[in-house]
Amino acid sequence: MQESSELLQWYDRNHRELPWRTSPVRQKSGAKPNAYHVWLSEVMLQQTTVAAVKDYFTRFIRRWPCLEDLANSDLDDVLKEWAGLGYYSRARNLHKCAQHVASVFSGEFPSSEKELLDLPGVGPYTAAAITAIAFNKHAAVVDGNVERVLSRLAALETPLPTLKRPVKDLMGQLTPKDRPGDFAQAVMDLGATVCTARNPACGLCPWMQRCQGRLTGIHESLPRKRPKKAKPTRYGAAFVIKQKDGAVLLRKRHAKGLLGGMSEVPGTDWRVSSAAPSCVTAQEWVQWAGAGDGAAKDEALSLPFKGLSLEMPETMSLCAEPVKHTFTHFHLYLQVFCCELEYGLNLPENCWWSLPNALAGEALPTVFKKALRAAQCL
DNA sequence: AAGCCGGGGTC
DNA sequence: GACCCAGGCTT
Repeated sequence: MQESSELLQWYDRNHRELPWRTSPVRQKSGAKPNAYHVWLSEVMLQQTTVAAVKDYFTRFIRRWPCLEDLANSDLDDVLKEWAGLGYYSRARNLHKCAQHVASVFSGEFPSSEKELLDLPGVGPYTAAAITAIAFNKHAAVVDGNVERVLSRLAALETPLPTLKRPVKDLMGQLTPKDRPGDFAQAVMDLGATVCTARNPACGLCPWMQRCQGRLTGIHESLPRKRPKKAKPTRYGAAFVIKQKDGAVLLRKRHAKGLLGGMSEVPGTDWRVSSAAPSCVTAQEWVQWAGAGDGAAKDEALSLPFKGLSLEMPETMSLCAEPVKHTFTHFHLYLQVFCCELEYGLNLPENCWWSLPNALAGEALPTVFKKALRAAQCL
């Protein structure tokens, strides 16, 4: 196939050295990709850019050099290393997958797309990527970059998500038997650096001459997609409770759902509202947030400190501006309060004191790091 | 098929 | 500051 060799030549000329890649040159002299590295990088790269992943990948490999090391690790340590990377269910599935491969497959990843698809956290994209990149077997690798590049190349005007099927078919036809892994990475690199969503650098594209989208002038509007829903705004309060030694009270979140299994500072629920509530004191925030759903009303006053023998301290005071943070499907305004507390509080199982030098290493999602910065603890 | 899951980049 | 990006799991 003419077009695949054109792109592979471009890839060889523009190859990016990345910590998880085995370059075409090294493969030619017999080096085999490391399936553990390929799998880890592909999971990290789900919905995440190369720039954001690089340092996380290096730290993971340094700490857990092989799959068995990761399988034998504590989930809490994995969540700490993952903190800040987002989509935390990936970290939980990563740990589960490592244990599964270690026990069921003796630590060796299966090399068929079908078996890979059964692993936790491995979907159609990742299964195909591991098959092609780690094992050099034919597979149609389709991620967002591939959807964009191929929908433009063939001027496919079918909107997402229906577009997925024709793109998968086309990718299967274009992928060469010879270097399926390099070809998949070439298309994805092209999408990330040349055939970008906005202002594509068509002049640098090895496929410019045969790009049907560009020929007809519709390339920048591809791929077509459904209009997206507006995000609601939620409001809530977070409470930074400190001791004299600077230790901050942290709590472990529920294992599933939003920021599942991660750590947090205690706080109210985050309640949807069309306008900011006119709350001033911490007590007012607790009442307002607790009034959100009728069932929890009775518990409203104790909600932020559930399980703790603690009333809302008189000294709980506002710190600076509210923290703003945007999640996948809502905006959040988080009012941060702080206070200092005497020693001797009885803590339940899911709470602990984190000293200043330990705080940065906790499994804290970005929103709570912002809150701790607002309270000048980080 | 549609909703649930972060964080970073661009303009 | 508004908007864009987009893989796996769950329902």
